[in-house]
Amino acid sequence: MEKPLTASLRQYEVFVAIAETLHFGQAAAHLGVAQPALTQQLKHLETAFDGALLFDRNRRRVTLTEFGRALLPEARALLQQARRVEAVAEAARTGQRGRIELAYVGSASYAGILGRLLRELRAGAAGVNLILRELDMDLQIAEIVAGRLDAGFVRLPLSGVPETLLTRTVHTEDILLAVPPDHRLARVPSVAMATLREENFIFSHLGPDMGFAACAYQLCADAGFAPRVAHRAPQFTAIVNFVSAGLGVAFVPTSAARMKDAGVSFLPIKDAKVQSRIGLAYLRDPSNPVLRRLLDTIEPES
Amino acid sequence: MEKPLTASLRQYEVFVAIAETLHFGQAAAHLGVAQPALTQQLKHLETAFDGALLFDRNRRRVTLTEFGRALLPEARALLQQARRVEAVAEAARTGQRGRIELAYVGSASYAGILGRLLRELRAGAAGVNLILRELDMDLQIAEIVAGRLDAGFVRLPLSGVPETLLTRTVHTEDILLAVPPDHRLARVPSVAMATLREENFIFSHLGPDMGFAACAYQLCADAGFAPRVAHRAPQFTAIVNFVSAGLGVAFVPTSAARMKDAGVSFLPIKDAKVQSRIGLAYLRDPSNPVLRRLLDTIEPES
DNA sequence: GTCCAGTGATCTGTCTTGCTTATCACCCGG
DNA sequence: CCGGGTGATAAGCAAGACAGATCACTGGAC
Repeated sequence: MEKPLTASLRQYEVFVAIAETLHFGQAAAHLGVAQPALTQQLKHLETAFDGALLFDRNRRRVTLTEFGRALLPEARALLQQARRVEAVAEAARTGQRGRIELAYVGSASYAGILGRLLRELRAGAAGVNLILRELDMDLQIAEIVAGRLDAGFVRLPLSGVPETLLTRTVHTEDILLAVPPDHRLARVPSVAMATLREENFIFSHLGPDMGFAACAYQLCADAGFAPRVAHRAPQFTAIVNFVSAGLGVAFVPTSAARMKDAGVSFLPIKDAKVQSRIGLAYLRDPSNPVLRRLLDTIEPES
Repeated sequence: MEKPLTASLRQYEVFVAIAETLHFGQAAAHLGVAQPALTQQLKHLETAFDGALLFDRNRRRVTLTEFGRALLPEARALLQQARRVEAVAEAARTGQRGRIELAYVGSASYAGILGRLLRELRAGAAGVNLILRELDMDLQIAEIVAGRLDAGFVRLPLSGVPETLLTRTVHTEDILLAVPPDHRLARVPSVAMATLREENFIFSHLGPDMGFAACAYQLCADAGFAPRVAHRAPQFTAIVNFVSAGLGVAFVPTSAARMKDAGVSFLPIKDAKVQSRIGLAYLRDPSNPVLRRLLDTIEPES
């Protein structure tokens, strides 16, 4: 057990104020209190130091003693640190400083949204310690619910998640149809959903009610058919590879169309009524101020 | 006017104690208070930060919030600085830290006493800022009385100085007689005062009642004669030079006999009853703790 | 489910602290 | 010698800190 501290911040504050003006009355005005308070506080401080005087008070002139002179820089440093703590507290409270742990699904990294958002997050908040990692959607949800992850970027929608898990859309993009080089649609400028009824589709592994797959199924449902799923693959890179190999066609988000892979064509869909949305998933009433600040930089939607 | 500090050291102390144990009861025991006090103080601290919580208290487990985690290192630094201030205060109070301004007469530097005393002063007190300069005795006294000098090494005795000026002997040495090479006494091993009645003497500038000159006059008076002063010189180096030139003989302290100058002989005086003393002169009840500490290292004499 | 041990929050009364106002004591310049 | 300026002192009051007792909630044992 360390020995208890014997003097208070207030006492050092008084000491430094008097040392700066060498005048009790002016120092009192500066601190916004009456003069007797200073006499008392200073006396308390001196008592804390075994009665060693900090000032020579000659009734007419106040001067620092050698003891006071030795103490002054340390006392100043203490006050400065005290102010610093409060400044840091303010920054931490408003999320301009602190730590946040985020994750993102692989396909979110194509969209360029990550860089933009995180740049915004750090704008004027250099003290933010950001831990970012790629993680699949289902694992993200588990980590967030368990409190081990602050938030994650996922493909919406979610389903079967606790009510306390909220999402907010941060990016929306069109869905394209990826077709192999030798496919009958490879050269057309765009395609209508109705013409795809008989195609073999490559879908992601995720179930039909979550993420990008849910949008893809919705597209087909809107067109009045259920897609024939010929293959499944975990990521869009794999899906596009499969398409390139001629195993079928696939829906992909616009951002995934950057991979001009072995002659795969990416066709706009004329009558698509749904888009793919990337959202940030997080627990309701987040306590992490950095996360709150991040949410504030996003328009409050969904 | 800086904005006032909103939180006290005590509150940070409580915060850090709880953060270290993550247990209110144990932290309270550690601080030597009852548990409710911690709840209160912590709440006050949180209120000071706009109500932002520092801990999640789940009744069963106490964990730092992200806000608390961000604040903890700064709060620790603050407490460390507070402890440092008190340590510095203790060191300054006991004279192990601080500033002291000393002076010495030229002849004190021969005696080697300066180095020894000041080495003792700095032993275990590396924080002492020592300002040292050579200064004539009369100027030293003026500076000390005016409060511009803490203390000075002079040749005793003093006279005609304020009662508040005290001295303490730090070194005592025999007085020798310096004689020119071609003097009738140049070859004798020692000399008796009675044989010097008719000599021409070289004395220092200072009056007959202060410093080394007072001792020299006393020697002669003890032998029953008043010295015939042929010349005066300000320092012992000059006096020995005069002796070397054959202008007369002179009394010098042993330490000044180091200058084996052009064949001057330094003879012990058989029946000398006085010695020359170097003393530290200072104002009574010194407020400078470093000076007090210096005085403590000297046996309280004179 | 029921109970129990553990733990933080709350309540209350007491003592301490910090501040204010009023006044005193002292120094110094005219 | 007197008056302005300044720090110290005194008294009173409001706020704060703390102890002790108690409450309220959690989570594990069975």
